Parts: sequence; structure tokens; C-alpha cells
Amino acid sequence: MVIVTPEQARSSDETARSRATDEARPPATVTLADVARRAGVATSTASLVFSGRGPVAPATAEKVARAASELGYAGPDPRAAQLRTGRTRVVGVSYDGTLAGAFADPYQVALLGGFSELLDAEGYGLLLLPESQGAAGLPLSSHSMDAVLFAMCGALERPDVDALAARGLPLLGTGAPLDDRVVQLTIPDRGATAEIVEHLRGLGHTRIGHVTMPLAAGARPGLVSAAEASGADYVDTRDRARGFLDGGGTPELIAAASDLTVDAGAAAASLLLDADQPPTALVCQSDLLALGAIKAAGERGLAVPDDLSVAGFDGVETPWFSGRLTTADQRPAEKGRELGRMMAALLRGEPVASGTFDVRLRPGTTTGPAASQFVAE
Amino acid sequence: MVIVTPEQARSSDETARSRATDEARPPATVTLADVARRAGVATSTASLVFSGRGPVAPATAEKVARAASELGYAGPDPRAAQLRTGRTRVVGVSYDGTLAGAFADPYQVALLGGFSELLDAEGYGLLLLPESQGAAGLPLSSHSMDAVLFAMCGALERPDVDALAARGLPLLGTGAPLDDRVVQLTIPDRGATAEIVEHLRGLGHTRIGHVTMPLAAGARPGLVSAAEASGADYVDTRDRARGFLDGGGTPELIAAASDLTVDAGAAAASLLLDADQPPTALVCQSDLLALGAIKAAGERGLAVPDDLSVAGFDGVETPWFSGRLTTADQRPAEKGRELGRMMAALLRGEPVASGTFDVRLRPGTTTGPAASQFVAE
DNA sequence: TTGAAAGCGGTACCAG
DNA sequence: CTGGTACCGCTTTCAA
Repeated sequence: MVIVTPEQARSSDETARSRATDEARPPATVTLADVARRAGVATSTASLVFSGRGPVAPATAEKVARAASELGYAGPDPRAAQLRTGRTRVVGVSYDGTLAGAFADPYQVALLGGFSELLDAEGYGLLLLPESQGAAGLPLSSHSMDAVLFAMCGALERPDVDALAARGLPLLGTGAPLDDRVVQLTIPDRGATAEIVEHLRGLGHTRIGHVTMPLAAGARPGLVSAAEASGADYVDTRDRARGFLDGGGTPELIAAASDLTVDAGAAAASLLLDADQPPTALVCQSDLLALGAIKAAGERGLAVPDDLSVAGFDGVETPWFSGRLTTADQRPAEKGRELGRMMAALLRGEPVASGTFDVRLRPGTTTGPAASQFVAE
Repeated sequence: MVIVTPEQARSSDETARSRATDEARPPATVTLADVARRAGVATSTASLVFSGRGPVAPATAEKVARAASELGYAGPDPRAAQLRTGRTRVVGVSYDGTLAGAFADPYQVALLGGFSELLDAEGYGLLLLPESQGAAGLPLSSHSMDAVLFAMCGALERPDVDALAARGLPLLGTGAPLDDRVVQLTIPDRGATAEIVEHLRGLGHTRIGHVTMPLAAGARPGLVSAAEASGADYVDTRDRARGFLDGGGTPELIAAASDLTVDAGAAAASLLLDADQPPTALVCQSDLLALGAIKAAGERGLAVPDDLSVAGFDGVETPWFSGRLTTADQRPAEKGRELGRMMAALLRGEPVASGTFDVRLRPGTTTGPAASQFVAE
């Protein structure tokens, strides 16, 4: 078992260095100036060598490179470069809640994957900023970054927006926080949900229940009224609930999940399935919640879609699920890429318009004709 | 549809500012010096007000706060603070491959969740650094951070380690890259896998197959020899393969998956199940791969565990799966937290020893007696 | 093609 | 408790 302390790491490093150099006391930390001195050139010239920007004679470049490797120079210190240039090559990604919570949802993972794909290509790193960061006392704006994406659809307001905007950082969101300074890529949550309900009504369903995402940070899960659901803090929860009502869902059959997981979906769906007059169809605000509903149905001996139709929202990959979930497909990876494109433009200083992203109703094998109408035998 | 450009955002901001200030030409970007000047105090004093470090008279603090809000000051610029203090409050998390690939595995997600939990509490943000970063031309070390976690178990070497170490950054890994300067938290991959095989042999299995994780970046998936598997580039793949052989697995029945997904597991398992003399048990190097194997078995009409026993590795939550997977549980969230604790100590400059993390064989409902021995009827 | 010098915006000494 | 002042390490004009 090896013990390594930063001190040891540094000192062993210095040993290696002093073997290569002939100076008596090499500086604790090698700077570009040290390299330039050793190479016999000006700091500015050495800088050009590393950035590859200006014209430098091959021989000079060679001298600098040799000096650098002799001194064990790690390259220009990014902190100094950032201060000087103002650019950090970092994009912040802000979440409501914890990372574990956010990434439990394949939708978020796919979205971030698509986003990252594009920003990687431009050499940006993603700085994850869970809500707890704020709780730790540090405002978001105390991290250095070139822009921020508000990723986990969520709260309408965020106190950090002021400070971030004051810094002149481009801000991008997917519906929240609601603020003029945040460029948005939204989806028609309301219309798409209404469309799902209509699809089910077209199949003959009349008692249609709704499983919502959490209504607000720390909100109590369980049965909720139509008014509570359509007044949710979280924009997407709210809009989908409104769409559910628009489409003709049953207002008495709404249950909120505690979080975006299969188990939470099963728990919320259970409340509806165990009602006196249970629904014959369930519209869930996310695919994971829908899979939970299907699980809950299974536990009650209900066949999907014969006894119960279930629809989701998002269009995530669920390779373990043998059916094809009826869902409102928002192609999360592609949406992430689109956000990446918008962000890249913003980073280049180009004007970017808020816009909407398409969602497509994708009928699968989990919705079918209402059972009570046609007795299958 | 609202158009917002960074320029507009800034100018509207300045409008707001000039409404509050009486100076004719406020500086384009407000600095601490501006605030101090307006408050009639020294910059150093203003600095103390924001950092809350030194003793400042309440009246003075009040003056500074007012000046700041009048000028629309966003708080000390993190870039400057970083250069001066040398601390960035950012921990890099390096992955082999893409983020989408890494986060497709619930094991990685849970691990990162646990890690983040601890570092959040200390006010650190996580900077995700997919491998593609390197491809974009920027070395890892061109980002400013206080330490780096090598998260996705992977390649034995990484060119970036030299530069990162030269910067004196604490480095933490879960087995890779293999380097004295990286503190490691490893698990007994080899022993744990051997234990699983022995468990199966105890159940009467004699033809035991193995589904491995990818052998190397860009390695060809499919049937592989025992030599290839036990010489894999990726340390964990390699060690688990060795354990498989140690425990008495069948050397001819090894297939490598193309990535860490259910579908890849199903594909690799299919190759083994379709062999002339198929295995009666499958030891998979990850839980996701195991679920894929179970899927492949189902497609062939094989019942688990009656016709085929399947074991996984990791111990992830799979709420959608109705059984309980037999697995080597490495409690990913807790492992992440332990890594967080080690990292926190490293960041405090404390010495941290490399160590091992426990893995427990957790028998579930997916392994049972070998079918050929006891004909159940 | 190279060198000199002026900051980027704070922080942390140290003197008063 | 407050002010003055050296830096942190690099990038970028501007001249030579």
C-alpha cells in the first residue's frame, strides 16, 4: 500500500527536475518566465510558442521546447491564461437537486450526452453544478465559466441569474428559469400531453389518470387536485398537467411522484389503480414513471395494454423493456445536440433566438382500446 | 420568440446600472476597485467584505455593500481569485470515452452521485472531462482544477498524468491509470469474480461462460480467447477475466461486449448461448451486461435460473427488473462517497493511502442448480 | 521575428 | 480595523 501525499509528489517531481537542470535552487513551481529565461528568449516569445499563435522561428521554438521539458514545465497555467483572456473553456451545467437524482433519469443523461458531444468538439468542459452547491454557500457565479446551461427542467426562478447575467455570461435553458436573459429551447409540453390524452380517448378510454413529476422542490407526493397540479412550481410539470386537463383527462385521478424514478412512478400509479373507480389508462409525465406504472399494474395482475393503457413522455431508450412504450418522443440526445449548437453560437457571441423543439407522439405497444368496451376472449 | 444576444444582455444591464449610478461613464465591467472607490475605502478592505475573512466595521461593510449593489457588481471575479489563491474549487473527473457512454451505466452514475455528494458539501464543482477533450487538442491539464478523479475504470496509461502531476494536482483513481502518482481505491476484481465462478460450480455448473466488458478502446467485440481476455488493456476487464479463469470458468466460452449496455450484453451472450455446447451459467462483468444476457436467454426460450444461471457485477439498482440479480456488489454510491472522502482529504493536503474497497457476493434469484443434473418436473 | 512592458482583477501581506 | 502595495502567471499590444 503506497502512501502518496501531494508534498511527496511535488518533491519527487523536483528531484527529477534538479537532475535535469543545473541551477542550484529551481523555483518551487516552474513558470513560463523560467522557461523563457532558460531558453534565453523573452516571456512573450515563449508564450507564442505554447499558444502557437504568433510567428516564431523554428530554432527559437525548439529552444523553448527543450527548456520546457528540461524544467518539467507543465504548460501555461490555465488560471493565469483565463484571467488574461477572460475565457475559461468551461460551460456550467446547473441542476435542481442532486446529481444522483438528475442522472437517475436516462432522459437527462441522454440530453447531457448530446450536449457534451458538441461542446467537446469545441474543447469545452462541463462543470456540473448541483443545487447543493448553492447550499454550500457558494453562489453559482463564484465558479469561473463562459456560459451556463440550466439543464434539469425546473424552478421558475433562480437567484443566481442576476449575478451570472451581470457577468455577461450567456445563459441557456429548457424552459426554466423564466427570465428574459435566458435563451430557451422549449418543447410544447402542454400540447403534446393533450395529444396523448386525445390518443387515449380515441381508443375509447374515459377514465384517464395522470402521474406527474414532482410539483416542486420538497413537495409532498401522492394524490393531488387538478388545481395543485396545474399550479406546480416546476414549469414542465405544470404545463404537462395543464395539457392533461386540456385533453380531457380525469381531474380526480392525478398523483404526483416523489421523484423521477421507476419506483416513484409505481408508487404514484398504485394510488390511482387502487382508487374506487380506477382509470383504464394512465398518462405519465416521464417514461421512467410510465415504466413504474406498468410495474404497478403487473403487481396487481393487470395486463398492459389489455387492462390498462400506459403512456410516457420523453422517448428514452429502455432496452430492458420488452415492449415499446407509447410516448411523446422529444429525442433527448438530439435535443441535447441542439442545445449544444445554440450554446456554441452563444459562445461565439452570435445572437441566438429562443425556440421550440419538436415532440412527436410515438404510439407503442403499451396503449390499446379500452378494456371495458370490447371484452376480448 | 425573443432574441437575446450577449451584447443586448450586457447593454440592458448597463442601462439598469446607469439608472442607479450618477457617474457619467461607468466602466464596461465593474471591478472590485470600482466598488471600493465608490464606497470610499481601499480595495483590500472591499475584498475583506466579500470574502468575509478579515474584521471589518459593520458601517464599512454596509457602505461597500451599497456601493456594490448600486454599481451592479457581480462579486469578485473567480478567475482573478483563482490566480491569486491558486484554488479553483473544481475537481476534474476524467472519463475514457464519451459522457453518454459513461453515464449509460448506472454504476458510473451512482458512483459519481456519491462522489458529488461529498464534494458538493465542500463547495466543489465537478468538471467532466470526456476523452474526446483530448481529441479536440486540449490536454486535460489546460483546465484549471484542484484535483482529478479518473472515474471510468480504464486504460492503464494516460499521457496527461505527467502534466497533471507536474502541476502538483492530487490524482485519484479506481485502478487506472496505473501510476505511482495516482492514489487508488481498488476492488478485488479478480478474487470477487473467482468467487462468483466458485459459487456457480458449487451449484453443479461445469460449462460456465463469461461476458466481458470491452477489452480496450475500439477493441473488436465478440468471442475472444482466454489469452486475449486476460491481456485486456482495461485493468478491470483484465482482472475479472483472470478471476473467471482462476475460479474454473470455461476458457473457450468468453465473449467481449462492445460497450456497457444491456444490448451489448445480449449480443455477447447470444454468441455463447448459440455455441455448439452452450454454457449452463454465465458470469458477466457488469450488471447491465447480465441483464442483457437474461434478455438473450429469454429470446431463446431459456428460463433463468432453471435453464441458465446468470451473474453480474456491480450491484446497481435495477428497479425495472423483477428478480434479484446474483452479483458482486461493490455498493457504487458508497464507493463514490469513499472516493469523495479520499479526495476531500487530498484537497486538504493530507496524506492519503491507496486502499481497497470491499465487494460482497450477493446471491440473488438468477442463479440456481445446473439444469442437466436435476431434471425438474 | 523578437523583446519590453502593461495589465487582467483580486488577495494577502504589513504597516499604521 | 483600514490602507498601501506587491504580486499570481500569463497574454497582448507596440516597438524595435
